[in-house]
Amino acid sequence: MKEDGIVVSSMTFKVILDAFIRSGKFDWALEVLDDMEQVGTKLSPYMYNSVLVALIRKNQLGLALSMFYKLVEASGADSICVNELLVAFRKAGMRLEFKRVFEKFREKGFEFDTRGYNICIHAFGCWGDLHTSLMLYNEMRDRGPGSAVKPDLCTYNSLIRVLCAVGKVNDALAVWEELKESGHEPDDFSYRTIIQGCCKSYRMDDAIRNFNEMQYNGFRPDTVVCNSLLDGLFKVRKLKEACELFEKMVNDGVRASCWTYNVLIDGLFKNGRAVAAYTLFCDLKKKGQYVDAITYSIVILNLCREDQIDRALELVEEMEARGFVVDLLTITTLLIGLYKQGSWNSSERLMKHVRNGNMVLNVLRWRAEMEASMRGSQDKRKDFTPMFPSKGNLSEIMSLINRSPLDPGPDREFASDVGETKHDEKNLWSTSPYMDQLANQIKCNNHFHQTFSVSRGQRVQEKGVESFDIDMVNTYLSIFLAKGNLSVACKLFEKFTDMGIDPVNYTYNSMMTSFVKKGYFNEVWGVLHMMGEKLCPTDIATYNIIIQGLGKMGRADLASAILDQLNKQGGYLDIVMYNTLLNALGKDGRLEEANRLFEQMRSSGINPDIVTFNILIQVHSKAGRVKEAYKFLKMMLDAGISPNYVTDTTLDFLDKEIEKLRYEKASIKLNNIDGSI
DNA sequence: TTAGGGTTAG
Repeated sequence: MKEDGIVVSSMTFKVILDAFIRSGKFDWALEVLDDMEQVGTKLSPYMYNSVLVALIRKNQLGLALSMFYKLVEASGADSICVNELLVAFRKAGMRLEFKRVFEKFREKGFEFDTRGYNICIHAFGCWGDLHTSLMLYNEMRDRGPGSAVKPDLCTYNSLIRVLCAVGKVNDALAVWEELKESGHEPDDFSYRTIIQGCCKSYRMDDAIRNFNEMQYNGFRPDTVVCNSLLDGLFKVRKLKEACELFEKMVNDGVRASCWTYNVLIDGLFKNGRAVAAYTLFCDLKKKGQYVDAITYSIVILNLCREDQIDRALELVEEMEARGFVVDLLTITTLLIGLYKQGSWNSSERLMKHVRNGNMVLNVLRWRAEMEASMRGSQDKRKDFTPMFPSKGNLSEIMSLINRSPLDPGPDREFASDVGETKHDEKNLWSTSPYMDQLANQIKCNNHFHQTFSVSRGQRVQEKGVESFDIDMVNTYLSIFLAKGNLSVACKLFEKFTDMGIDPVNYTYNSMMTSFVKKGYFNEVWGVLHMMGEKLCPTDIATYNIIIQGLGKMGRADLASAILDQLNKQGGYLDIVMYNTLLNALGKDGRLEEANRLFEQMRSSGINPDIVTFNILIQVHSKAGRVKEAYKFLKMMLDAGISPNYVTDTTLDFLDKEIEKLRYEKASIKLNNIDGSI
């Protein structure tokens, strides 16, 4: 064009650019931009930003990113384009790119608008980064009352969400209450956020209260909110309430989805209603809808747990015949089930059943390579040294599993060293003094790092099975550990950490569980340290493992203290944690404490299940407290929980105890009679 | 924006 001496106006360029982008010819569009650069034609910053937004909308994120950098360097980026770009990266789960854009934008001295702040607070919140979310909230407030940037309903919704995600549900509820008083009208999204937060942390009373309030305020609950509530109710073992909610859903015309039925089926299995769960599954199949690969996976898992491997394998064939993909998770479940059953040729057996042999083949090939590379692995030295050096104290353990300076220690008054924020003139217009207090705490804790994650560690991520990645490591760890083959698991663990593959908390938890089972407490300590160094978040399972370990070491007192600490932060105590600690206390002869914990568990809204009752009946029987054991047996039957095979052994023991007592009683009577004669 | 994996009892 230049050679021809024709001057192309910037308007022409714009028209051509527009046309190319609209028709998806992005390479051509970029060529046009290059040409423009060469001939020295400049678009207005506004035009560049529109091009950028168009690229984002067409999901050309790579191109958009490079163009964004150019714009930023030329000081021409505006808040609309940066917001669009950030939203796109968050939705695509591109955390690294998100952070880069976020940092670049600020580095160059640009300022976010309210929406920009909200997008960032929300995104960092989604990734469990409470620190950054609070930091941004501080910034927003510090702009002062005169600024156009100020926290709005979206800001608070996002903050409540992140508080829930890191297990600070008490704080989230406090902010939520203030918010309602502040003149903000909670919207559909607010209710959804707080209800889901409560459900995820098993605060079902709070969840239901807000669910009712939501309806009272004219918001119609949808399938997703109901699914969350259903799931929560089943997880706290409130079977009756869950069934009632499902009925209500049907009556109110809330559409039940496949997801709903999956929650129902799994919930019925978990609440000791295997027959009902299986019947529902069969009925749904007959109807030909509401069944997907996850449904099959749920039923297969539960069949494996009940040692019904053959039926599980039949279902694998059935699901394939219906066109559902058997995923890595299901295959792992089956392999573990087969190994536990002692079927050493299990992989071959599984091959026969899984039509899509590619995945099983991959798994087998991977294992062969792995095992070949691990020949000559040595046994781990037995190690019964205490898990916590220096006899272990609470602060030492807490510093490892919960390195969160946000939690004031017992000696530190809440936000005391920050001063009272309520009367700070700058904050007069703020709608949540409580939120301000939380946020101010991070100002004096710059190195704060959140390590507790409410979302559980993932075994299977999205990468697939082609490479030596953490998914395969987790899968194989599970299998080796299920076989009780700790030395192979250890070797595998060492090997992949040497290779620089980052474990996830699932991996660490699996390893620690096995170490605790074998009494290798020193190793547990080592793994915990490793987690800390890698800044890998602990989750509820990590806590449960620590409590189990402490119980085995005879330190039920410490275990108890950890639970108190967690309780203070607002809960997220699950039934496994309560059961584990009940068992530890019982075995340690602390029966009164165990009884108190049982009451605490119930008052916190978690119903006891078959495991809870088996533990209580057992520890009381073993302590010769026959009456109490009976009391719990009766309570269990009254709650509609049927005894299982574990209960049977315990009851046999209880019978003998009763016999013993009768004998003693009779002897005493006989002695008395003898004496009186 | 919700569901399945592992962690609890003998």
